Amino acid sequence: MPELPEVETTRRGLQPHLLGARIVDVDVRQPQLRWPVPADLAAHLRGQQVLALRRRSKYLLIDVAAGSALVHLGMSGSLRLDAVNDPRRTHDHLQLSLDSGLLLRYNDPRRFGSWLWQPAGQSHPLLANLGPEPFADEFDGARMWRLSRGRRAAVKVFLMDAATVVGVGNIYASEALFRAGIDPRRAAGRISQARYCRLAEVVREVLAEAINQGGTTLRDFLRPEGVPGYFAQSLRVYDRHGQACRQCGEPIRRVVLGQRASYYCPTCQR
DNA sequence: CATCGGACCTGTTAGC
DNA sequence: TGCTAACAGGTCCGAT
Repeated sequence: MPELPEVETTRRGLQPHLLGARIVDVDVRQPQLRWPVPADLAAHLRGQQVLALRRRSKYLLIDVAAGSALVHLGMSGSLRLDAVNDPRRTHDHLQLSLDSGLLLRYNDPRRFGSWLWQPAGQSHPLLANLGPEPFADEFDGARMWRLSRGRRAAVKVFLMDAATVVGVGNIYASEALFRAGIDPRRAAGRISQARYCRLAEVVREVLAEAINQGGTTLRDFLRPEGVPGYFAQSLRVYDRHGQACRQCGEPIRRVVLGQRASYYCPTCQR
């Protein structure tokens, strides 16, 4: 479900409620997530004050003095703020009770997400080899061009590789390639530096617009306050198989690349 | 190295 | 209407 805009939207929604709050209790009801929830996670968090809520790639980091809870939402995860008396729902696997009386609940039907512990001053192995953030200076067309030389994989697969840039998942990869006018099937190594510069630009553009709209709600993404994101109405190709291209009217096509559905306009993208 | 397929799960939808 | 298969916003890991 969540790509960078949805995770960032979640972070922004939670921040005012979490910052400075004390975690009075931690309840792990289902520790079997993508990786088992560490047995000592609750002990690390209980009684601690939240010092910051950060995002790196699609991970949320809940900082306390001794380290951070690393939260990944996987495909179907979400975080929700509840009042103490709100009943638990199906697939609520973990909750933090805050001294404000609010509950931070983690819900994840498919359990592809994770809650891990990262001691202060250390970088968790899962974060160690990530590429640059899309809004960092380090991410630009020259970097993509350099990294892609000799690569025969489809440019969409290359764009979704976290070593290229983090945060660009299946929706925004299709959307960015449409905006850049690049055919997603094209070999990454056969694209010019100029086109990669344009691609870097539109990656930032589409992510920024999506964040401003509160993310994309296709089926079930809800912000922590319980409201959907509105970027779905701005999607130009994703999930629009057979529908007219908003730019030229040609039917949008669907093709599978790297085992993921990909959408593109055969005339606008070359 | 780069690339590919499988794995982890449950829920919803498309198609017969 | 009902059953089944395909598919879903992620991404790691091992085999080739």
